[in-house]
Amino acid sequence: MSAVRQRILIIDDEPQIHRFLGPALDAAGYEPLRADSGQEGLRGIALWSPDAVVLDLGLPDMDGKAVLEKARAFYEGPIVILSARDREAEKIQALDLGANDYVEKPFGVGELLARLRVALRQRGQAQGPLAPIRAGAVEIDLEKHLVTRDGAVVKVSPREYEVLARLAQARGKVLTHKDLLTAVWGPAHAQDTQYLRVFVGQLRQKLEADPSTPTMILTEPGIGYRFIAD
Amino acid sequence: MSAVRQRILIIDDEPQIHRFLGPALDAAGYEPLRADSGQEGLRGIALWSPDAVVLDLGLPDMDGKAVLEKARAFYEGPIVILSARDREAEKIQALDLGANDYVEKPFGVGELLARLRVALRQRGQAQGPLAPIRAGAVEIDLEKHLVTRDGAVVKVSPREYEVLARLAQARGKVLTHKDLLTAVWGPAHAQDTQYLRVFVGQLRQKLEADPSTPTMILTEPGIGYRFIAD
DNA sequence: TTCCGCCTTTACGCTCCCCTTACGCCGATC
DNA sequence: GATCGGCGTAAGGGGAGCGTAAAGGCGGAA
Repeated sequence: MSAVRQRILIIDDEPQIHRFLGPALDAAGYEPLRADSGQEGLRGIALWSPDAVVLDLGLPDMDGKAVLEKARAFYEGPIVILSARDREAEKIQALDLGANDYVEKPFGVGELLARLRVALRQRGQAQGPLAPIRAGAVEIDLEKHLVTRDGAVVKVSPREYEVLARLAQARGKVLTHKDLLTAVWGPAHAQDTQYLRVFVGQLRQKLEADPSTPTMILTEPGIGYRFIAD
Repeated sequence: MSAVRQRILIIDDEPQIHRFLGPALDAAGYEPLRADSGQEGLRGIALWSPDAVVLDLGLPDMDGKAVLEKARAFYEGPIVILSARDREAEKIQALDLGANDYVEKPFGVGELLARLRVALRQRGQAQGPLAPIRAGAVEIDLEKHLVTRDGAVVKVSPREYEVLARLAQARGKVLTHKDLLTAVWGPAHAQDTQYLRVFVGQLRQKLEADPSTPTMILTEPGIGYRFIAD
């Protein structure tokens, strides 16, 4: 059992679905997150980066397929569609837009949970078990959501952690400004590179031995940033 | 279009399923493989290692769930279950035994194909990192966006990297001045060949053993440049 | 309510990257 | 031998992009 429960975001406008699915997920060992509209759902994905998403296609404020498409622009985790519509074309379209599964309403909770397990299982083995990432005296434990330096816990704000975690997970790969911004702030702020300068600067202040000559978070001018692990 | 079509093994005892699904898969660009019993199916998976498996749970010779379980002992690819039984417990059990999806009969071919695409898509992105390009002591890792020489990282500016990456990807083919200029600087600068002379010169300074007699980035007078990899 | 922490936004100095120009070399052509 | 086009090298000016500091706003906690 992991220390932190896997978080599942439910995007649905019907309160009874939340009342019904929330406790079921909780009982199954997940942490349910809630969004009541498409807009809220997209913000939730960007903000919380949940381990999986359950998305109802029949939302009042925007088309469910549009939500799916926008989400896929910056979210790679599993998305399970929930829908009362059982037209085959609808299913095919949703699946080809990047959904991992499609469950028709009315549905059995047991089946939905099983399908979530499948989606999470695939994601799990694709990424492998997440061990703490080390870089010099700094250690980043993604599972415990904890950053330490010389064994001491370093206080990092939520946004700072998000940026650091993305960089660390990329393992030496350059992440472009756009990659980071859409992942952490959402696609609406894909141009605000100044955010990154500020937050990377703060992380360097807290983590680098000499913040003015960084060895851990490197700048790739004109491109983005790169994290160097041991 | 890939040179070799992805192979899908259908395990089902009903001939009409094969008559029906075989041509559909073929038309969708896959190569259908056939097995008419559980035993035959397991042998088929081991023998052909198909890219995905469609497994009917209602087989005459052995229980479908047993086939699934045995298959998972040595096969990691996607397995989509097909079944006339719609009992929820049945679905949950199959999904937890390692199935990637569960489709009830009667089913639409379109939906089955869409679900196969989902399964294959997930598998596809799990593997396949592209190998670095080597040329003597120089290594270009397009994925990590990194250039090394004798193992040490070489500092290349964004424009320099763009030019180098295009040349390296062409793998020995000549790229004309126009090709490179439009790709890196845009069509507006398709005539500014002087840009290339400067940047190719800088790359040679950084990467060639003897910059005055280049062996990696060669000049094709009047045409363009060529990259020689190992 | 007040206080505090975090995020956002603006301002400013600085580095270094890109573009440009100048010049010398080489081979082909006249 | 003179001329010319294509190429390579060197160097400088301008500017885009980066890092840093700091102030204002917002929401949550005390």
